[in-house]
Amino acid sequence: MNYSILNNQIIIEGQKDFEPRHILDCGQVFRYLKTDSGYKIFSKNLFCSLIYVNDRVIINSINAEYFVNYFDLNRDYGEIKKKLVVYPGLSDAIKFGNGIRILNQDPAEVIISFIISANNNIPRIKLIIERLCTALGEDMGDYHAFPGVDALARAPIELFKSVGTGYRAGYLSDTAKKLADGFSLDFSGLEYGEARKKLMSLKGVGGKVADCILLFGFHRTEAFPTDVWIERVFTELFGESDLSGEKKSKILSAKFGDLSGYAQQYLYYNARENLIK
DNA sequence: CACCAGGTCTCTC
DNA sequence: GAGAGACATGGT
Repeated sequence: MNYSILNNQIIIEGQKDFEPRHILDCGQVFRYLKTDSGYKIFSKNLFCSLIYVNDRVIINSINAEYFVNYFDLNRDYGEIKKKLVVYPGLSDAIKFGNGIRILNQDPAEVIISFIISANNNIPRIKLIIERLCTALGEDMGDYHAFPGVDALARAPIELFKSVGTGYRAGYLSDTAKKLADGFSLDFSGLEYGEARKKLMSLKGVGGKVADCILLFGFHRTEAFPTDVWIERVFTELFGESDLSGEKKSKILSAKFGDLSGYAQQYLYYNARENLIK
């Protein structure tokens, strides 16, 4: 990725591997707002504003280094796309979602957010997370930070219910307490399957949510999050539909190896935006 | 009033 | 292990 930094301002040249709209709308992140000239994007206790200037994208924040990593700018997505384009169905999906990147988000924020995402729809997920930040996150002036695990752990279950999490309130409270109590998120020495199993010991974290956490919070690209949309794509690609989601996930992860997460984002985004029903 | 939403949990066999 | 139901909430 061709970028430069000047006074905490990240300047990105050319958008063929960096398309903010696709990066943000492809389902990996919930805390962002469209503005007149671009976006405001919130992560942990920070935010950045992103604007288009001619054929450049300019990202302003108080911590450029954080957002260079957040936007995964030091990775060559041209190479990734070259490897993926040979698979059936990927060519169209890449064409449609060109410029997607896998963000490097805060692990705890991803865990809480994707527990909320289960059996829920995207607008409502965004709303609930926003209310959770307002209720428990540090007041940063004109926005609220994502709540730390300690604040989440101290909050009563009623608080989670009051922001609209419904029956997930207990899962969130329980998981927050485990995280605050030192549940290790250092998966660096663990194989994908082991890390996945550990995450699934958290309440509200099944196979699909664990894969989202590994992919979006730890950049473990062996993960192939398999939701209803990917299941539909699976049927289109393989003509097979009576396998369990867990089985399909395993097949896809094996097929794409450490390109799974990238393939999944292109396929998911394309399916959700273009597949009818 | 049903049905659905980036599924998971629990209880069965 | 695999298969049914339940599950809060809000929109269509």
